[in-house]
Parts: sequence; C-alpha cells; structure tokens
Amino acid sequence: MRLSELFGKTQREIPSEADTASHRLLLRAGMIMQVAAGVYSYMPLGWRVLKKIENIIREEMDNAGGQELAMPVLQPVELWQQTGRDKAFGRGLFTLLDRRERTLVLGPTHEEVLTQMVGHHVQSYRDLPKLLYQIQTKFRDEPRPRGGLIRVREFIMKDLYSFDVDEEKLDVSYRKMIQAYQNIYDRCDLPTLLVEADSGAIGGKDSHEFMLIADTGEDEVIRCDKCDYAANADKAVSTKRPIAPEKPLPMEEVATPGMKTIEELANFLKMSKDHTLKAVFYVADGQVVFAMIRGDLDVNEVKLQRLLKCTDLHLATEAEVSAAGIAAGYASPMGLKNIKTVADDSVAEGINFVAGGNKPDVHIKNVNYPRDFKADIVADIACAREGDGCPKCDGMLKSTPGIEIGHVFKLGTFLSTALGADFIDEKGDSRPIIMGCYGIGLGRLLAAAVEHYHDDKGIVWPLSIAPYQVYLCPLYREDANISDVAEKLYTELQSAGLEVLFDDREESPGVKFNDADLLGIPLRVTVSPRTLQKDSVEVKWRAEKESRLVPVADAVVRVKDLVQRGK
RNA sequence: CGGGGUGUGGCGCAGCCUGGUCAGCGCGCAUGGUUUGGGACCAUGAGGUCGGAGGUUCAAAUCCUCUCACCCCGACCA
Repeated sequence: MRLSELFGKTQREIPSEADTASHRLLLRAGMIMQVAAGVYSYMPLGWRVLKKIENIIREEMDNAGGQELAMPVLQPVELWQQTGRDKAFGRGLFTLLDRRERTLVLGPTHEEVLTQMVGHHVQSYRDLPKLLYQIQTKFRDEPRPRGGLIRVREFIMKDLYSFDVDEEKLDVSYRKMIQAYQNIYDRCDLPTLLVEADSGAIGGKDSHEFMLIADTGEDEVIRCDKCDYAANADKAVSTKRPIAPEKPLPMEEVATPGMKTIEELANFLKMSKDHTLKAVFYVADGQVVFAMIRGDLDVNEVKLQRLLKCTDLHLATEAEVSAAGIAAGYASPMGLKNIKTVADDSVAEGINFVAGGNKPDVHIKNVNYPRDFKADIVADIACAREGDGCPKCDGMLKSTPGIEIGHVFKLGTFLSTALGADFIDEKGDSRPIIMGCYGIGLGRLLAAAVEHYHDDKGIVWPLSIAPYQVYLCPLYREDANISDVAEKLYTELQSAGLEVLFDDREESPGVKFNDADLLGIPLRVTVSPRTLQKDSVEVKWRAEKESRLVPVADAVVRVKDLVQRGK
C-alpha cells in the first residue's frame, strides 16, 4: 500500500477526549474513529490489525476442533425471557421495536440462539461433544463506555460454546479452550495471567479470565507472591488476619455520642478496628439484607450477590434503612426481626466485638457470635486485599490492575434446561446438555496490545498483528535514483510475499520517521542518498534503537528473512 | 443514575466573568518558491456563525432557560 493513497492520516495533535495510551495512539495513527459513545469505526490500518487478530483466533479455534457458524444480531426478546436473562442483563440489553411493535434484542451474546439451535439438531450422546463458534458483532448498552476500544457498546467478539454429555467432558472442552486461548495470546505476543473469576448470576462451577497486566486496566487482580494463586478481586479469597484469642466477656452498653463510622468508633473507644462489627445494609431484589463483617474488612458485593443468588443488589438508601426500623450508624444484629442477616466468617471467628446498640449514640461491647446473635448465613463475603494471606500457601497477596482480554465459563445446564436442549444418553435417558462458553473481544485485544506495546513515539506492533510488516521509507524521493530504487524494492518486497507500507509521500525525513514510529510497523527500510552511497538501505526494527545497513542487492532476501524469523 | 467538566473551521485551543470591529491563534489543508536523516521556512489562499432551541437586549459566542452530545470520577458492567 502506498501511503499517499491510504485512507486515513496521522494526527499530530492529541484528541482531547482520549486519556488511555491505546485510545490516543489509535486515534492519532488514523486507525479508528469514534462515531458515538462506545461506538467506533475501524479505518483501513486498524481493520487490518483486527483481521489479523481474527485470523489467529479462527485458526486456533479450528485447531481446537471448533466449527465456525454465524448467528443473527437480531433476536426475539421471547428467547431471552425464556431463560430469564432479559432480567439479568436488564438495561444493558439493547432492544428495539419492529414495525409490528414486537420487541427485538440486539444480541449481547448468543447462548440462547445457539442453545436453541443445538437443541434442535442434537438428539443423542453420539452427537456430542460439539464446539461451535462465531466471530461477530455484539451489543451491550454499557452504563459507561470508556478507554477507547477497551469498553464499548458495540464490539466484535469471538464466542465459542461447548456442548458436552457430562462434567468430565466439559472439563476436557474447558481445558482445550484454555490452551487455545493461551496459543492465541502467545501468537499475539501478549503475556497474560490466567485468573479465577466470578461466573456471575448465571452460576456454574468454574470461570477464568485472561488478564493482561496494565496500569490502565479497570479490573483488579489479586495474586500471591509465592505460589500461582491469582484471581479477580471480585472472586479472590484470602486468609484474614487472625485476632489474638481472648476470653468472651459479658455484654456492656457504652455511650458513643455521634460515633457513626467504624473509624470514629475505633478511635473513640481506643481499640483496633478488628474489634468492631461493621453493619452494612443492602437491598437484594427488593429485600433488605443485613450484612456484618469485621470492622477492618470490606464487603465484597459480588460475593454477596452470588451468595444471595439475587439479580439486583445495591446499598440500601437511608429511606430503605429507616423503613426497616434500623438506626443507621448504630445498627445492631441483636433483636433484628424479619431481616435476612449475613455474617462474614470473620465475625464468627472474632471475639468481643463492639456492635451497634440499635439506638442513637449507644454501642454494645463484648458482643460474641453465636452467643449473642445469630446470622442466617455465615460465609466469606470479604474483599481480599493486598497484604492478606494467600488461601493456598503462606505467601502474601498483591493487587495489580489488569485488562480482561478473555473469559471462559463452565455454564452447566442452566440454559439447556430452560431451552429444552436435551440429549439421550447411553441408557436411553434424556438429559440436559452441559454447556460452557468462551469469549474474546477482538477490539479489546487490539487495544490491549497497544497498551502493552507502545512508547512515547507511538505504537510498537508485534509482528503477528501489525497492519503491515515493512515500512518502506525513501528520503528525498525527488532524487530519481532514490525513487527508482524504492519503487523497485516496493515491487520486489511485495513479490516476496511481504506486506509493505510504502511511504511514497514527499515529506521531510522527520515527518516520515515520526509517522513510521507512530504507526508502529515492525520493520523500517530507509532508502536515502546516504545509504545509496554505500549501495545499501537501512533496516531498523521499530522496537530497537540500532539500525543496520544492508546491500541493496540483498535487501529483499534479508528483509524477508528478518520478518520470517521475527527478529 | 449521582458528582464534575467540555462543546468555537479537519485537529488542538483563546475569546465568555466585565454583551458592541472577537470571530482569532497554532497545527493541518491548497498554490508558488526556498529547503530537507528526526514533525523545515517564506509568501499567498480556502475554510467556522460559535452543539441545538427559546428568551433578555438597540445589539448575544459572551447573559438567562430548556435541550442534545461527548469526556472524567463513582455506581454499574456473566
């Protein structure tokens, strides 16, 4: 491709709405353009990268035994009502009315459509397993799109679904996919961390995410500094700091005027926060829930939601709290009626807590579980934090931001049951098909690659996904000799099967070099009077500082060799 | 949805508080010339009616009301 003919120019000025590196650089390089909040066009260069990523993914899915198919974006809402996931997605679901006033959904994912299809076409255990996938556009009305291509409302995603006869076979499919994903990231030169993840309201046994560690990541990864334990903060468990054993003392009222927060309370009573009892009120699907946790810990809402199996969970408003007859700031687990109570296990294990007195300005000392109160559920509902103990070894947990660039789930039979996707097993019994699903957002992967591979000059594409492999850069093209050599090289490099971006513009060296750096094409070949004096061209990797001179006569062979070896 | 911010030629911005030759600057773009190994220089030129609607006023980019869009923080986000 001749740069003079390429659609899309580089920009010097930084678009003001972009704050992450990938967003900024992709805009400046003329690879993407925003159309609406969380909606982007890909321009030719960006689209080439996306196609390369797509091809890598397709090859790995095919290698793993996946069969590609295509499903519609437009889906009847009834299908979603059948599985109840119209509610689970809530307002995140893009819907529209057709001319007959029937509601249609712009597919945010395709389990429903595919499960229905598989239900129609799979009858016997002999028809299983199946790994089916598509690479297609999804729509999710995110509350807040952000970070350029990182979180968008319309995006291209590879989604594969596995259909198996039992849990063991699901494990096989699951492992196969994890391996395929690892191959994909390897080929894209992206180091990823496989972390345990929450599988959300859908349930299912296991779920893992592939994380790219990056400062701009919006997810939090908790990992052990000694062993390989790693989990999304939503899911992470930790060993909570134990409390020194004491004798349980009798309860005692204390006046605590105006002390409403844990911080104030602990300071006022001159005790550490781990001897206070934090009470947090939530509303779960309309029901007020009383959550208790040791004062030094925080409630992990994802864990709580999972535990309560509710689709909506939010902090109770003041109105909701007082409507339930509770004194905010002085709430007590004692004497609560008709309110579901959940206690973190730290509460059951702790001792002599200070808890609310259930009336203003009063707390109660030496509250002990289960002597003085009971909870409906005792479970781990705490946020794991940096500095906590590893649940698997004696190491310490660290926290780091990451970008989720792949997510795999064991779904189980939730959807196949709802949609009647059954098969007949060896004994002639009808059973629901066991499902898994596996997603990668292509645009997010592209953006993540830029987040990982860039410097202050621009993008540094890994060779495997670069829009072009070679940037052919003649300086002083008006010199006939230069342009002859460059034109010849352009033709020959292409004939040799290389992807060449030919900077045939009449621009100054500075402009050309800066654009080359911004666009991030891996190998730059410069032709100038200086190099031709030595019958050579200059060859330089974008990622390296040093360049080398290569005789013009050998240039094509040498460049091809470099590209093939990737070095 | 709560909080904050921004909308002025393709891009980045100034002007707004203190209405009145304020529609201006830089980049980019076009033409000509001189240059050119890390975003050159000179000259000339095209291009905006100031997000939209309504209002106040003799007069509105500037003040008021409403509205839309976009960005950031949070909530949210299989």
